[in-house]
Amino acid sequence: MLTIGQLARTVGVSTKTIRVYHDKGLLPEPDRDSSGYRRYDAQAVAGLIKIRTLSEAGVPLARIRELSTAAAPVFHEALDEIDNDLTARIRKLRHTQQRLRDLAAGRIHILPAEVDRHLQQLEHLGFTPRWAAMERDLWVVMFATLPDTAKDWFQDQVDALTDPVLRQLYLTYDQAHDLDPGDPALEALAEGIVTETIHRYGSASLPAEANSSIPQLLQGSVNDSSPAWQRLDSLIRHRLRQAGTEADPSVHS
Amino acid sequence: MLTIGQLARTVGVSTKTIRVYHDKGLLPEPDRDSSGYRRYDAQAVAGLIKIRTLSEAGVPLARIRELSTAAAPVFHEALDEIDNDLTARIRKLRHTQQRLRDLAAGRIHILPAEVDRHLQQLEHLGFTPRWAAMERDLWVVMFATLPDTAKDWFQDQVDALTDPVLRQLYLTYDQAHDLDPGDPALEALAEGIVTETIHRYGSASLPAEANSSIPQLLQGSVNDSSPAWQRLDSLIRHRLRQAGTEADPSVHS
DNA sequence: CTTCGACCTTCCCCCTAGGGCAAGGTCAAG
DNA sequence: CTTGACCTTGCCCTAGGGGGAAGGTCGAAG
Repeated sequence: MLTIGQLARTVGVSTKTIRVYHDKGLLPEPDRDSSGYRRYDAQAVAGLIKIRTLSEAGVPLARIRELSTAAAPVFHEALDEIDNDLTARIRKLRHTQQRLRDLAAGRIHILPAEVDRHLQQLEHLGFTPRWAAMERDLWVVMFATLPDTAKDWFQDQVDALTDPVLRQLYLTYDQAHDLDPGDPALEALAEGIVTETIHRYGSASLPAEANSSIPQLLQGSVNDSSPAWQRLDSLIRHRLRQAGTEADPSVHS
Repeated sequence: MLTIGQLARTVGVSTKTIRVYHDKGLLPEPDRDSSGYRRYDAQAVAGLIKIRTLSEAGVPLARIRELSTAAAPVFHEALDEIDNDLTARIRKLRHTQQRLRDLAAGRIHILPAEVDRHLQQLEHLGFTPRWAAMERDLWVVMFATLPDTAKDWFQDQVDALTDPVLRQLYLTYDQAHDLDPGDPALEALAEGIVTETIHRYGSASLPAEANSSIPQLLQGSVNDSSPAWQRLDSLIRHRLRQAGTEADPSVHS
């Protein structure tokens, strides 16, 4: 009858694979001939093809062993399940393929679509690409850490940019990146930002940015890119603290 | 910024996976905070999503690392290749699904289609299911070991069954399965078979079945199922040997 | 101030489905 | 009689993580 190699060739697997199936109890060990070689009959061919078909469908070998001793109705129920699973896997692969093409075209969306649109708008409004990139990183981290809060803040930010005065302040902030840290224009800008901030959010409830730790870390990395921005941040914090203690003497440190 | 768990949740992987990507040099190790925790920035989110997209497309991690340092044209060429690979995998999965359904419906073809058709014909011609099953096993092993020879023999077998005399002999052979091994009908049958065999194949060139080892083994397992068949086989061999030595005295044993 | 649950760190072993190789026995052909 | 193609068992190796141990850290609540 068939040697292991002949069986392997007719079914299209390696001899190793067949031995593994023996070890795991999927395919019964056949009788040996006088020199200890395994000898297979037609049943083995049919059995191996069945095992292979299931295995190629992604069924774990342990499961195939279970199924090999299962009654017909159980077996057919399992086949249905495997079929559905296969359909799901095909759909997922197609989805992955679409994602891959998005990646190739640079169309992968880390951020909600409206945030991406907003970031594109920024350059139209006169902001530098550097500013847009910085905002992008900022929103990525925001949406990653506090998705709900991020959504609110984002809406507020979009809203703020519709105000010409605020928009001009942001634009000036952007431009200040390359100024000398000692430039007096920074003090005027800080003054303007503090005034508008208090006007917009009230003096008692300082914007959450000043309290939560995430934005502070973000601000830190933003500052790292420019000494002028670092000084600007420091000036703004100083003035906001002053405004805070004037309005509410209970606030210390 | 982001801890490993936050990064993992936003991208949809496990923290373990991220550490593996660090170990394999896919994603650079980020800076640590004061307590030794990894802290990730927005770049890391984008990088991880890219890695994940490729990984889900089935690209090995080692390949992803190569690609991460590849120039844009090389990278896009690779993406094309991966896309094609994905298309091929989807096609293969669909094929596997079809095979699975064939398995569920008992429609798996171990043998060439015309052999299966022939086996179905057998029952129409009056052969028992047991005979058909035996023939099936026989052809499975034949086609597995010597595909070309098997094809010729099979054509010869189909041809033989169109002869009413031969067909009747085979039918009688089938029916003899449950006879007593001492039944005189067996001797008559053996006589008829030998006569027809010599008539068909000539006495000098005995059918190859008598020489090659595979068919002998098959005949052995066929005999195991019935003492009457075993005796019949023995009678036929004896008479063929006689006929052989009469026609050609050089043939011994 | 402690304590609790949810994080984080490194280290090490486990899994699947086999591949590869070694060291040795067997077989058929020239 | 050798040669090349088989076969045998046994052991280690792989990718892509999962699970858990042993220990450090964090924020909030009592």
